[in-house]
Amino acid sequence: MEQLIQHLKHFHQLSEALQHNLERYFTKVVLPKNELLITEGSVCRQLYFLETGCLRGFYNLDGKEITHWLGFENDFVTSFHSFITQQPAVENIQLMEGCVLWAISKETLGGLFEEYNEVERLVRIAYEKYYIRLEERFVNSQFRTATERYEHLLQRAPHVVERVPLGYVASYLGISQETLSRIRGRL
Amino acid sequence: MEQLIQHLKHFHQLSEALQHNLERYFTKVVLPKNELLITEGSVCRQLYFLETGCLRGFYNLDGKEITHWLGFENDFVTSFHSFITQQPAVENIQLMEGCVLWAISKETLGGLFEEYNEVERLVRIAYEKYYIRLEERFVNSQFRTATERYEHLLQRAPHVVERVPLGYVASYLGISQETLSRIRGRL
DNA sequence: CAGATCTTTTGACAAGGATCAAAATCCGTC
DNA sequence: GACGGATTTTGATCCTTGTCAAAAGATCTG
Repeated sequence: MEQLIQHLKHFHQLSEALQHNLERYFTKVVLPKNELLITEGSVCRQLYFLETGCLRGFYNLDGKEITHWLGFENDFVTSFHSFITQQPAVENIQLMEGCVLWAISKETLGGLFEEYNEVERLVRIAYEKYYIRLEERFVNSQFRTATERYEHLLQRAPHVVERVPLGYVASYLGISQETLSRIRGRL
Repeated sequence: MEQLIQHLKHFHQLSEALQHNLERYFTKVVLPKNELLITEGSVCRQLYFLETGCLRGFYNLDGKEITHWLGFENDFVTSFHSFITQQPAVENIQLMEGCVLWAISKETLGGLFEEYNEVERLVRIAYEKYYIRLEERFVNSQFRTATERYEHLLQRAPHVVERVPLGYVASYLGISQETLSRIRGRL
């Protein structure tokens, strides 16, 4: 919980009141490796904060699993599309390690928006940062070669390669596992 | 101005007060075709609403212009990275037609956040929608073939192909102009 | 430690798309 | 209507990456 509070403060300061009440709103969730946090077809009603562990988002395309997202400590986790629109998720989120998460429901979060307008601001700022991050990833994915993307990942987030199976990393980078293996061999 | 108000109402209702004062905060900008709204290296201090016309965002990569974004009526326009962080933009935004825009500065917008907390909410909701949209585009770009991406564009936004030169559309889809021309010939 | 299973590497081949070059169209302007 | 420039198409070739298949390494479990 302390870790979540510290992380939220990176976005915006928290009032004393909110800080002290925060544990009422979040629920601790501990799950083992391989568990599915979110499954395709179900509506995602919770937003999670990942305290420890790592996980991946994937969906099925023509019978293949596409890993489109990887999450680590201090990431917010949800199927954003489903959480925001309350339509069924098109993706699954699976734990790659045992994880400790803190969950808050959409309703509770909505209540916080009403009660503390610093939360509205905090979330707005969080979206700004997440948006920029996604934009950068998009540009890299579309306009860089496979080798460049892997080198960029190594440079920006070397822990990913150490903690995530090669096949998932390859899919995340939008290349086949074999190609990634060959790129690694060459470097 | 009426169009901007209507568009904002799609995200969240506006108080009477805000609605009536809105023109004080936005400045009308009319620019001719080919003009650069934002240039690489300069800090972007304005957010624009595009009332009529269309434009493109592009940046230089190894001497080539990469068009990574296209904007049309009712889009918000800025270099988000630069506007949010107030660092120099890495991209240019150029008008593909004569345009009517409404500009608001970062400072003025910040003032609105303080004065009307419905604005904070509205912007938060706008980010949610923009985030989902970008996510979808990202997934399509990384995991679909060139032909699929073009068909998807034709289906979702046929006006793009009619108003935007082929070379820009190709770049936007992440393929070469020649390949796009061949795809069109085949369909 | 052996067997089973999962993950990574290697090899051969095919396909999609890029690049370079040239021809064909389209368009605005004098 | 003719010229010049921009835009789009077509052709030939090459390169990167995907796919399929198999081997080699890891890892887990009893």
